[in-house]
Amino acid sequence: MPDTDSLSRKEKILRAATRLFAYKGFADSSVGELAQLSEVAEGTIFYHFGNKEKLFVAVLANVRSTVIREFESHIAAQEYPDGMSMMEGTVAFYLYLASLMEDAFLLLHRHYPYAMAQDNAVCREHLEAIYNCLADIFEEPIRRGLADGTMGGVAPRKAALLIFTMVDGLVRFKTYNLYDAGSLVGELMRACRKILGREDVS
Amino acid sequence: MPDTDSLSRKEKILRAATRLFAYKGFADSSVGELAQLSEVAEGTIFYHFGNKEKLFVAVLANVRSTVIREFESHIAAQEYPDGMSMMEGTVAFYLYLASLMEDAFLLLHRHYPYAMAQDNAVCREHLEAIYNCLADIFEEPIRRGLADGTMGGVAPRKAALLIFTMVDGLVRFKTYNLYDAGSLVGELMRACRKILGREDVS
DNA sequence: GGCCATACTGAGCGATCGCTCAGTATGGCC
DNA sequence: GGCCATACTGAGCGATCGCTCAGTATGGCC
Repeated sequence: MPDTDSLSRKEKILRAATRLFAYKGFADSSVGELAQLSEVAEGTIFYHFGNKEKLFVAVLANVRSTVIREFESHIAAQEYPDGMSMMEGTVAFYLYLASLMEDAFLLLHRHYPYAMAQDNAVCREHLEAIYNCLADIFEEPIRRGLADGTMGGVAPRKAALLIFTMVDGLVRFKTYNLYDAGSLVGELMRACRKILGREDVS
Repeated sequence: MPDTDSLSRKEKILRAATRLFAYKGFADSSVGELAQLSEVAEGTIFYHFGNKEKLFVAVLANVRSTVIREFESHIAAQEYPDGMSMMEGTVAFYLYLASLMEDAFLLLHRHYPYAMAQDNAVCREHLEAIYNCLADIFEEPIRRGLADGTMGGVAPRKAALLIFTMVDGLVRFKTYNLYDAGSLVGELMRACRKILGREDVS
């Protein structure tokens, strides 16, 4: 049975692991609990993934490919008249994706992946790929906006990082339920336009 | 010996715990390791703090009072000509404080305090107090700026939260060494001014 | 000096955890 | 039918962890 059944079990483990690692963290998630959630024996997890750390790296690899695929298909599908409206579309899509892939974003907002990355090269590579993708996503509209004149007076990469961290902060507010994040979206869009817009008044 | 010696031991534990919890997280920090770092017997930790969770709440209470004290003494010490320059001073002070209290900010950037807050009321209260303080810190300059005319066209609380999350994101970049955060400070200040400044061009 | 509260110690407990390993089931190939 | 690779199982191991508890040291009060 090396076909659908094996794939299905491996995938079941991977999906449950993403959830568990996101909500409980790495140290607080036990392989025994994951086995129960995945409805497989504990040994099956070690058979497929070797050990707990390799399992987490597999989860991260999965997050990486999903995030990158989603943004690429979004870019391919949309057409924007200018850089500024492309930025607005990108911000909106980021917020949409964060609620769609809640588990994955919660995982990326935790600290242990970055701690693990310090002595796990594969882990580090996945994280860097994800964050480079996210920074690029926000940089592209700025480059276009500077070219078509809808934006002005900003350094593309730096402004992209600031906007990214502001948008991502809003996602974090939503996750933690610290503030009513939904009511901030309008103000966020206005802030983006102001940061990137041409300042005709010095 | 209920005086300096006991205080010194309790404080030694508290300081080492802040560090350990910040860098390793709650689950990955063992009481045995903390005892070694604090140079006390394991039993001493339980004698003073009861259990591991109560110890963490004590750490958080300490962070809370320190953060609030620092910001209050900063406000009392500084005088600003207008709201906009007060905001610049506040942002700079936040960045300064984050590097001064690196352990505490790393702790607050982790996820487990907020997870613990879900069923620990005291923990939740400390976190809410800290974040209300931080939001207020950024809101005050905006209220002043709107009054004295150096700012315009923003909702004070919402704009405060957005600026806070942007500044805090920069601190996070620094912690994770993902990007060169230092080179972003200039762009950050420019973004703040643009977000808050009056838009004479619609 | 006797007494007690406070501070502190470290051996040892029960529980949990990551992981191993001997054994089983099964589908495909000769 | 015999054989082997692959998938999977679950009992059980060594290690670690949070926490307890009986015991010790000491400073202050009568």
